[in-house]
Amino acid sequence: MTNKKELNEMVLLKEIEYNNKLYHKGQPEISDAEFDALAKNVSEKLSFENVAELKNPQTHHFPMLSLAKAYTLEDLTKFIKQVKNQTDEDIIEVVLEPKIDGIGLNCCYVDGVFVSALTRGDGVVGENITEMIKQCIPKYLPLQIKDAPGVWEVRGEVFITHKKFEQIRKQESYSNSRNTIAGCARSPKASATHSKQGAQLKHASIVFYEVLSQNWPQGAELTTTEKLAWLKKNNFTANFSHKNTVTNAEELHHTIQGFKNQLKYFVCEIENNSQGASAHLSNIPQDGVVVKLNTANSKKILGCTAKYPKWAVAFKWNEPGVKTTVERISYTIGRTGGITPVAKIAPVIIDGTKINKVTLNNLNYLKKLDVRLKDSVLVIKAGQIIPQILKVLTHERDGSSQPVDIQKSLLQQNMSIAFVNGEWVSTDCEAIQEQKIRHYAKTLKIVGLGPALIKQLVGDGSVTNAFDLYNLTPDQLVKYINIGPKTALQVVSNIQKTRSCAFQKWVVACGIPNIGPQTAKILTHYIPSVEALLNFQNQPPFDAILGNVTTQQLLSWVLANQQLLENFKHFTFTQLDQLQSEGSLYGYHFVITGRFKTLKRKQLETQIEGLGGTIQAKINKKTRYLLVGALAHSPKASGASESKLSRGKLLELQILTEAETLDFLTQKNN
DNA sequence: CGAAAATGGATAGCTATAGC
DNA sequence: GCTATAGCTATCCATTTTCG
Repeated sequence: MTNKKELNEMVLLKEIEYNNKLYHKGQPEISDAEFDALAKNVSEKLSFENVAELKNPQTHHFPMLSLAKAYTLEDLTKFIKQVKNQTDEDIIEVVLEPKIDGIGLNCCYVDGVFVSALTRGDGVVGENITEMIKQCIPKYLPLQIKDAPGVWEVRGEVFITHKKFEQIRKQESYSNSRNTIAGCARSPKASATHSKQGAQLKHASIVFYEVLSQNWPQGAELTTTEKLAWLKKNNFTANFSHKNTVTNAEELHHTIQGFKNQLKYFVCEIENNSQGASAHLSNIPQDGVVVKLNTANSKKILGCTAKYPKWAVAFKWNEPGVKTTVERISYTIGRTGGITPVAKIAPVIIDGTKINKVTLNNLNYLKKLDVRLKDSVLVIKAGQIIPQILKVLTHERDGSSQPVDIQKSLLQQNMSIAFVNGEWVSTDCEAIQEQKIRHYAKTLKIVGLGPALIKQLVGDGSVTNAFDLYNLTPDQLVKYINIGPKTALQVVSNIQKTRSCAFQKWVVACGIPNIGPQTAKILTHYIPSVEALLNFQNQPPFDAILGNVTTQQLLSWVLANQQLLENFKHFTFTQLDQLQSEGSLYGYHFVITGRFKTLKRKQLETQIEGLGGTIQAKINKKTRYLLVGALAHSPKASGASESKLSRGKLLELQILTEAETLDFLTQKNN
């Protein structure tokens, strides 16, 4: 998988290309110095690789998907359950193959004649590396296949054996064999017979595992084992395989373990039939086992998601994650009184950042994960940012280990709690009040009113609800720690400004359960004022619009906050412009990722919404445009989100860089 | 005037609720 | 069953203001 840094650099490249074009047209948008700074951020190596990628893109005839990954028995259980659900089969035929760690290769044949070899690329478009493969490792590549009318694709993995990699490593410093292969195969120099890359590529081998076609001789697709046999018959080196039948996940897990233990004894004919040389499988880089269903019919029924075939899973030997221990479990309180457990772990460094705490989401999650004090755990950074416990290493526990007694644990930390509707909630009014004010300040963007000040204000009783904020004076505020005269004035001024904010935003700021920006938009359409909200109990039933639960929660919130609402009655809230449907972007959905150079994210959102467009937090099928800011947040962390970029690419969204976005908005404004 | 503190913004994933 | 919204979480860094 491409890492985040690389993706970010790819976006930078696009920016550079764009600015380069403008420069040659004589209409540069940025100064030469800025352009140089931009270019400096892209490593030489990457820009080189990307230029190479842009030179020979080619579309696969059948999408080249990646595989869903599994690490545990539980993961396998999910897989088996899905298979059983959809196929109605109790006895499942599976085929196991070593998961070779190299680069995917897709060889295309037309009417039985070899035409091209592509890398996997993003699964839809790969890079044409036909010449490199033909010149450097032709012995693995049959130039003809029999009885194959039309388009056929044969797929395999290009890799270097451990032994050969050690030899190469003596001369050149490559970090691992997979990257070596990827780098050499894509290098434009590889085709020159005497180049360094070409020489190294000659050490590579290929093992094949798949053949695809729409013109099967008997009209029906072959089974997995038949495909492997077909490959052999047509002089491809087929992957080593083992067929078995299983009835449940435990049996599959057992089969996999057996397969793993046996692997070192097996020999694979990697030097192709003509030479007869072979290698122990243990000499081939591999990181797991691929489990495939055997029958073509089952595969057809299960089909594929956008990312993976549902009829296969890659069981990996090594789980990702860094091992550490749980030192303490503490709790935070939300504005609804909800309790979130947090695990304090022995600090570990992942991707260059130090991780101290990991969220456990909620009390049920804590119970289900059954993480205990002193437990060894595997920690990862989800999306390379948010720490997450991937797995508890239960086998490393000693006999004294006990599950966390949630009630006892909460009381030990002096928390006031109550058991409501089957779960523990906080009854700590001050803590909840603090969170409510924080939410209010954050939603209305009251600059200067942050957590530290709020804690003090709530702590000494100066503020018990949102309305109290409006009675604060600068003189009063300077008494608090870290508040000087300047801040005091700003905070008070910023609070007062919100007297005339959009009513819709204010409703969100109130923190009514389940009412966020979207729901508030709908609600305020029917209830456009504080007075209307006060009279809410007299309104026609809202169940159909907001749902039963939300309506009930709204009703009890209104009843519990009569006085607060009375106080706000005389504020002059404004209504958001209702005429957005006339805007030129009406009906289009946008997702923004990364940081923009020329304008704040908020400003960009406002502009798009002003033109009638809709801003979404995450990509879904309504999304039309993905706007990518390339400006890094810091040298270490990049700007754009990897998941958004890859998903955006997969769904074929319009992906616009900052410069393209600005262009686009200018056009739409006219 | 330099150090310290506070704040804001970006990011993914989990769970519950709701709607189709 | 799938998709979306809401409401939580931790960490990083840049920016701004206050402290000493």
